[in-house]
Amino acid sequence: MSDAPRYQPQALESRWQQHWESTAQHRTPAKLDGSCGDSYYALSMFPYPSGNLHMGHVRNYVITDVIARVQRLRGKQVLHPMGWDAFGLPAENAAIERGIEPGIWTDQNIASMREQLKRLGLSIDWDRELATCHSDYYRWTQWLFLQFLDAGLAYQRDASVNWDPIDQTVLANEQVDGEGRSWRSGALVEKRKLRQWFLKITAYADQLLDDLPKLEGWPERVRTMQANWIGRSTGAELHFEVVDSSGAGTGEQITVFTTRPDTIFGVSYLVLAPEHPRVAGLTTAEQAVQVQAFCDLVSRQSELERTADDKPKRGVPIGTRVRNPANGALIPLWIADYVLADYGTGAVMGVPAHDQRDFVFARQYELAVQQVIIPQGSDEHAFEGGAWTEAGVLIHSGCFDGLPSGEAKRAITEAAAGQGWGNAKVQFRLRDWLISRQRYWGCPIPVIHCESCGVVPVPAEQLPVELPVGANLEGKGGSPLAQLESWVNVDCPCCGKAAKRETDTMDTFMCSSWYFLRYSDPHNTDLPFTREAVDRWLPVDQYVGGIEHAILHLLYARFFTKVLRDRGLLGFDEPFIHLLTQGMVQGITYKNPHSGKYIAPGDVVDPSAPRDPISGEVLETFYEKMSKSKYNGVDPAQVIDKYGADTARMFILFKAPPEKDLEWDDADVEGQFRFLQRLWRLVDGACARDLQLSDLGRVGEQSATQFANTTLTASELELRRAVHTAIAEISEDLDGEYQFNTAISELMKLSNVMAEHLEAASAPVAKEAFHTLLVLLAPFAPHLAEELWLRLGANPDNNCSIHAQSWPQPDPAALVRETIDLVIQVKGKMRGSLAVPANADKATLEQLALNSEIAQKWLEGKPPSRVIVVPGKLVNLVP
RNA sequence: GGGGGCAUGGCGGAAUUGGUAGACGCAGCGGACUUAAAAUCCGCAGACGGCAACGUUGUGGGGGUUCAAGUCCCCCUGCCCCCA
Repeated sequence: MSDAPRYQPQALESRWQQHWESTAQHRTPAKLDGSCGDSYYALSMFPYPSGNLHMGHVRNYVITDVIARVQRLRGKQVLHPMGWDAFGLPAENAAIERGIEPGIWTDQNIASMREQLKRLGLSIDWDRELATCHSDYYRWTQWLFLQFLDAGLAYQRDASVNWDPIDQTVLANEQVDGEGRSWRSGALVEKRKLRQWFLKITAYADQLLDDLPKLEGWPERVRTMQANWIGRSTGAELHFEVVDSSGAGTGEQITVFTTRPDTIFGVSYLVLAPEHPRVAGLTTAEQAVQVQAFCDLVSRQSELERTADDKPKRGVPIGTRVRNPANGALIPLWIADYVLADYGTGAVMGVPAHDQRDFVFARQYELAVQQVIIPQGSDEHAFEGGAWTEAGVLIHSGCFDGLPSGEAKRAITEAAAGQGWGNAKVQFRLRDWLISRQRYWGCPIPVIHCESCGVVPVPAEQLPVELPVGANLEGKGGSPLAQLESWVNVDCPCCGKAAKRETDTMDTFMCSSWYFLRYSDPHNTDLPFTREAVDRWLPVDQYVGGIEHAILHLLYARFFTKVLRDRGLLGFDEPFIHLLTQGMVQGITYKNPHSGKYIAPGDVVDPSAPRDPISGEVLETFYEKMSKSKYNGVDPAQVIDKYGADTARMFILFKAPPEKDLEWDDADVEGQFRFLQRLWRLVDGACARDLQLSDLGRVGEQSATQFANTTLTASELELRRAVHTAIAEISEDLDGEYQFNTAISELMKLSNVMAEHLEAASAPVAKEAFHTLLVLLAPFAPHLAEELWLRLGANPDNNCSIHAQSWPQPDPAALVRETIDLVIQVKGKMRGSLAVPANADKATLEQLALNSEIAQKWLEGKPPSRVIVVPGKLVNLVP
């Protein structure tokens, strides 16, 4: 064995990481010399600093890093930042459970995760790091909140919260278990009304929906999910007059929203949500007890239980009747669990013949079913299968009879508007964004409540409203901030009288709705960012993160962007041009199907026939998202310790396409490590030949002329073809749709051809091959590429780093073949192939094919009835 | 129930967007090197039949369009996601 150094990634990687850091290699370029087209913003969704880096993070950041590195090699000035989504419950829980100050706990976690991240060799500009819990960041979150307030887009109203009656505190939804009990006290959680802050996202619902088609760089399904979430439906509001027991109008009205005004003549009852404010007033004395009991019952149900299709619908009549404005019929007023108070008007009209839920409800309570729409071209619809919910033609609808339902919607809405009993209405499923949280570890809402001045914004120059230290974080007795009198009591900025601070903090989605803007100007102490800085770097060219943020985070970030655009703070409509949603990282999971217990892979003796180590029962084996409780997690640090970051990066990118789930497999990791070792040995061989890269110019620009007048051997031609094929294929794999897995397989192919042909190659051809291989490898395995680059004689100073090279261009001349394999098909089946000149024309190919032995054999001497020639590919002979 | 997606060897996954199915890798088998093992290198490998040349068959199932279908159309089955 030679005494050449072995591939030892650990020492090599930390050496290069230090070198890159000391030479500030990943610093964002300060000024653009050229046009804005030269800048590129690559962004990962920032993590919550839990303290532990998991494989899902690794996959996310490695993908973004490769994209950033490729763009740098392509000559772009790249912004690739990182930060921390640092407010949130876990820090507060740590305080409750272990008495650690949330800020200290969070900063410790950030420090440890930052170190773990750095071991991955990510080309992040750490100078732009931010944490949402630091006051130099949340100061601007507060400033932006005041922008919303000023724009009339922030307001307060009553809304229900989860209240723990034992601990006397508000709970977040995730602190309430499936049975509606507090995670800590175990008490049954109650709904309680509190005055809370909302952002008026519904004011932008149309824009958020209408701009979705512009987002061509987003996965279709994310756009669909957002569209469904916004849920625009066009219909009408219709007013029904309340009548007294004698049937006389009381002047009072109930307004319903419906997408089917064409079915107004089929309304046989009206339903209010149990929470509808008029329920109490309209309930008759006889029904009062029953109605109250029903409301109590419903208040304990979740929304899902109430609205799921397969759950029974329940309701009670409240005794009062209303008049159908279209035909004057008197119909009963009900309350039912399937109607929600905060959608539409909280009241719907019951049309059993043409709505499935109404149909089920009517059958159950023996309410009238009046058909008013019939299928086109038929007479009556039989109601055995349920309601007829499709379009059709109107019957029993007075002067509207015979109209198709589409036209009838318009006509009836117009009639309603003309006669004062309704109007056209666009309704959204999207509701305003409740941003108030009655918690400590969040961004304080910067307003002051004054008895004489009302809600007073904290003046901008007094920001930030800092979180006080020393709050009571025992998780009891209400909001921690509200209990701190010294913090709560302030002078009103307006009148100077005694006033009180708002004690709610913001939903953490507020903090993450603008962090990507702050990275463009992270140290600004006068503004959240300058218009110049955001417009230079944004919108984000490529955003990478998990599909779990497909709706809320991405919708809120889009909402912020549009509001800030309207405030003149930035100059674009959408924050993220391209979005890549990466799949989960799954670990091998063993489960005992009888006991339901998960078994750690370490306890499974024979993975090919896994058995329970105690009972000996045969185990189920499958891949599932890594989690502690399933013992199927793989710690990134351990993988890096064993194989190095480059192997981990290569494995993650090669194992599956980025948007698909990835099954972690130790054997495959080993395989990647072997590939990198092969590359190392390949360079060893070149070092033995004393190949020096230092005098080789840029591949592509010079190689074409360099090799044009030289006679190359067949082996050299093949090697050059492999080199330039790899350039072409990998360039394509990294363009638009990111196919890292096939890009890496092309690297493997190239290295296989190199291993075969390098020995016989002249120095210039060999150098070109190495130069190309290493530059193409650099984004994926940055440490190894840099090391091999150095070993092959590149100057080690900063400008000569492999990461400062240019992405190679394929040389078309190198791709040219003299002969190609022409496939001969007979009646569409491949019957053989023929070596033919690559430039042969159609007629020649046809002749060559007809004369071939293959044709003789399969056509048995008869001339084909038809011949299809695809030049460069095949000839199909049809007998 | 509505909308969307997916289905390819033992496994992960490739396939100019209609043109040689199974690239690349993992696992497997055979060989070389070694006292031996590991590592490494070379070779084989969808299934079926055959000593072999070769043939048949084959991309969840069924039908269709086409000279040619993993790819396009229709129906069915199974799994996943979102919305109800």
